[in-house]
Amino acid sequence: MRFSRAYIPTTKESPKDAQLPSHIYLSRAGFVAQVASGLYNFLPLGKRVLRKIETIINEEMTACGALEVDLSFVTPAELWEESGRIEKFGKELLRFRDRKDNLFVLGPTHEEMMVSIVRNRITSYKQLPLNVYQVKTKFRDEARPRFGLMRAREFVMKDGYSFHATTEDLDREFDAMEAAYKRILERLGLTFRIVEADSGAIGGTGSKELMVLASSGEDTLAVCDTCEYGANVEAARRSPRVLIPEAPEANFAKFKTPNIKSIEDLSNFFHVDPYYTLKAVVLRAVYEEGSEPVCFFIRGCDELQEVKARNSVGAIDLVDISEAELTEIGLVPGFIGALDQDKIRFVMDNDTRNATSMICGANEADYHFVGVDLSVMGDVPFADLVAVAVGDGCPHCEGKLLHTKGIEVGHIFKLGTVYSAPLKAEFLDENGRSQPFIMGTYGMGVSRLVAAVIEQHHDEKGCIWTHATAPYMVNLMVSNIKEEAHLLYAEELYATLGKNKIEAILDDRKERFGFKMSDAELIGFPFTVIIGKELNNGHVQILVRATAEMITVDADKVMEKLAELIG
RNA sequence: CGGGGCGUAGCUCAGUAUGGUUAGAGUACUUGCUUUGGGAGCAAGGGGCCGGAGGUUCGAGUCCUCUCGCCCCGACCA
Repeated sequence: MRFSRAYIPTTKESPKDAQLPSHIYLSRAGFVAQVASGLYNFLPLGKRVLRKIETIINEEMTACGALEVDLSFVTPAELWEESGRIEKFGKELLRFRDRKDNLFVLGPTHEEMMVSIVRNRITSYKQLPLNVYQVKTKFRDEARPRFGLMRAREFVMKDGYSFHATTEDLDREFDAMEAAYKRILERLGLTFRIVEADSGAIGGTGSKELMVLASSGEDTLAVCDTCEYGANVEAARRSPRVLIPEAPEANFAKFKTPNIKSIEDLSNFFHVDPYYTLKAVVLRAVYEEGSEPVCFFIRGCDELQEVKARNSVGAIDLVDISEAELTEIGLVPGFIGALDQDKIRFVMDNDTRNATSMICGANEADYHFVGVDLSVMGDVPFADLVAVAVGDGCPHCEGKLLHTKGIEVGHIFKLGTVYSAPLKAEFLDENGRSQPFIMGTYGMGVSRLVAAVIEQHHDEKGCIWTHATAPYMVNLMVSNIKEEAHLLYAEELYATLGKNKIEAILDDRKERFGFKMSDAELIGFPFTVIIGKELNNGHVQILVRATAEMITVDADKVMEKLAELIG
């Protein structure tokens, strides 16, 4: 490509709306342009990057035996009514009617459509397993699109679906997909973690997220400093505590604790570690129909993890509750305890099971119990309710957990029969019995990956593309095109690169050195060959974008050097 | 969906509190000359329904009402 004939509208100023590096640099360097809220046009450079990522995904999927398909973007609303998701998705589904007044939606994901293409066509266990996928535009009418390509309404996603006769076979495919996704991200040159995730309302037996590590990530991850363990904080686990503070010595007793309400006050009052106090967090659990207050009991040293708490009671949402409401149901704020608790539904954290030497509220103003042995509680509901904290032990090894930020670029699920059962997508098993397909689903955000690469790889000058994602590997920058010998040299090198299948762009624009250099750095080509005054001494220079290293090379050894650098 | 902010040249923004010449700057663009290793200099140009619709007024970018769009914080995000 000749830069003079390309369409790469770079700008010195950032669009005023851009906040994130990826948004700023992808806009400034002419990869994308915003159309409306959450809608972006991909310009020539952006399209090249998108295609490179797609190609890698296609190669890895093909290697796994997955089959590419292309489903209609516009989908009949009936399918969504059948699966029951038309209500669940709510306003995120963009709906419209055709000229015959039939209702359609723009596909936000394609479980229903994928099931529909297999349903009644795959009818025997002998035809299974099957893994089909597509790389396609999706549309979700998000309440609040933001962060440029990171959270757009229209975006490109690879979505794959597998169909199995047995859960064992699903497990095998799930592992194969995890491995394939790992290879894709490795090839793209990204630093990432595969983490355990909350499978949320969709249920299923397993769900993992692929997180590209970047400080601007929207998700918080707990990762082990020693092993591979990582989990979204919504689902993170920790090993049992090893350093247990010394237990206070006290026999069971009711103790006057005037106006001592917070864990901090309580801990100071009795001079005990908060580990031995019982924290009560009351929230209103909201269900499909109705709501109720629920109390979550955890150790005073821990924090409640809302997603875990929500899952423990099967609620859609947890909302704050006022002290007045607590009083109304007969609770005493600041002195709520678990013993003889009959005013409210409650759940105990796993870590309080059989806990001894505890201090907890006496359900009476200005009184706490000390020396409580929670094993007397008997048969009460327990669940994992707490947020793992920095420094907690890894559940798999001796390491410590750290927090880091990640961008979710992929999510793989074991769906089971969540869609196949309601959609009546069934096959006959070996015994001639009709069974719903056992399904897995595997998503990867392709356009989000474009942004993720830049979030992880940029500096104050602009983009730094990895080798696999760069729109062009090499930029041949002619410092002054009026120097005919220089231009001629560049043309020859450009032709040689073409013969060697190295993608190059020839910056033959009638611009000054500084202007072209700034563009090269902003766009972020991995290598820029500077053809200028050094050529008079028989040299050119190669700027390595990632390291800012400037390498001087003999003019006739450039190909060898580039080949070595590209690797 | 709650709260806040912003819409003026392709882009980034002044100008709006207190209404009053022909609506400005920087940048980008066109032409010419000079310059040519870090976003050049000089000169001359083109470019605006001041988001839209109503209204108040002799007069509205500026005041009032309505509306549309965009951004930020939060809720939401299989």
